[in-house]
Amino acid sequence: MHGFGSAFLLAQVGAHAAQRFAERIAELDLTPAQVGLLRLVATRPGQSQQAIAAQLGTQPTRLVALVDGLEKRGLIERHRNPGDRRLYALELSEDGRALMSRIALTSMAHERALTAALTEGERATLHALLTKIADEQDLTPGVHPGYTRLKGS
Amino acid sequence: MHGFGSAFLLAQVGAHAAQRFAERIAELDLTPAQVGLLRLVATRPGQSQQAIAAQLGTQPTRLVALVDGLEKRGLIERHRNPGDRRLYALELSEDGRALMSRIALTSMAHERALTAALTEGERATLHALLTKIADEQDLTPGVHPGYTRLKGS
DNA sequence: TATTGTTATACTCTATAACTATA
DNA sequence: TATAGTTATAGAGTATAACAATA
Repeated sequence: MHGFGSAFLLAQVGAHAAQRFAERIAELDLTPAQVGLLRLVATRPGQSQQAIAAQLGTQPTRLVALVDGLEKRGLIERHRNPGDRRLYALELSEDGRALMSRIALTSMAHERALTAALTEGERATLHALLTKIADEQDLTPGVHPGYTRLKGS
Repeated sequence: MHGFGSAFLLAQVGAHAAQRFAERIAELDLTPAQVGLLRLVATRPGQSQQAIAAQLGTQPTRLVALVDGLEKRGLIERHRNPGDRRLYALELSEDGRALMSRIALTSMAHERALTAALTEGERATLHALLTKIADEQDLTPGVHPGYTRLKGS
């Protein structure tokens, strides 16, 4: 006798997942926004800050402090684009690449813990159903819609 | 070749669901926080503000402005508890009860739109899997974990 | 003295618009 | 003049602590 639909359950479980993930990566001194940026720079290196802002659906001004923090920690490097000296080309440093491995391990542990109640087959089913929904709802793969509202120094 | 796990998909689809729901109820001039409060008052009328705050996992001070707004619109009523005049007993007004019907319709439309990609059987499967996860993760039925971070005048 | 609800303060986060440097 | 990045300002939202009324 719960009476709550799948939409509410999705929002509830999804917020819980995001919260638990934030707690896990906090142990690496990272915020969700920082991880999102790191992932994007790792996947497509050399992009400008504005290009990245557009892909994340956030505003370019937000990236300044975000990149500043990761650059000071030696995780990201700002390379000037020789062709157009107005643009930066963002890339991961050696330490940044090493950190990505730790983030991957954290993500896998998070994944296992979150779906601990499911069997292997149920996990595959859930993944397939979520993918169907995400596809039909036109969600960009790898981009968290709530990115705008996630803090990150 | 997406490579994103169910945990990320859950967070992504969940945030999308919450966002779309917020847009729908905005047409009723309501915020997610206000709907959460209305639902709780409708389910268990007569509770004090502190009791409600505890159930929502938020702080009592936040409820003041929240209740103020709904009271001024004639949706919620503050009744003084005769036994202990420090406490209020929050209840829905006639208009408040009517509004709950409209919220229910909005929620159902939201539910259908969000799961439009799924068959009837797939919807039942998704609901069962999400319930399993929510139960194992000790999530309180009907309480959105991200309630703390939802605005509401 | 303890508790309910309220108010006040400071703090964080975001968004908008100006500014610089390059083109 | 147009664009990338930066900075500055104001606004919204939250949390903490103090306050008044009642017990």
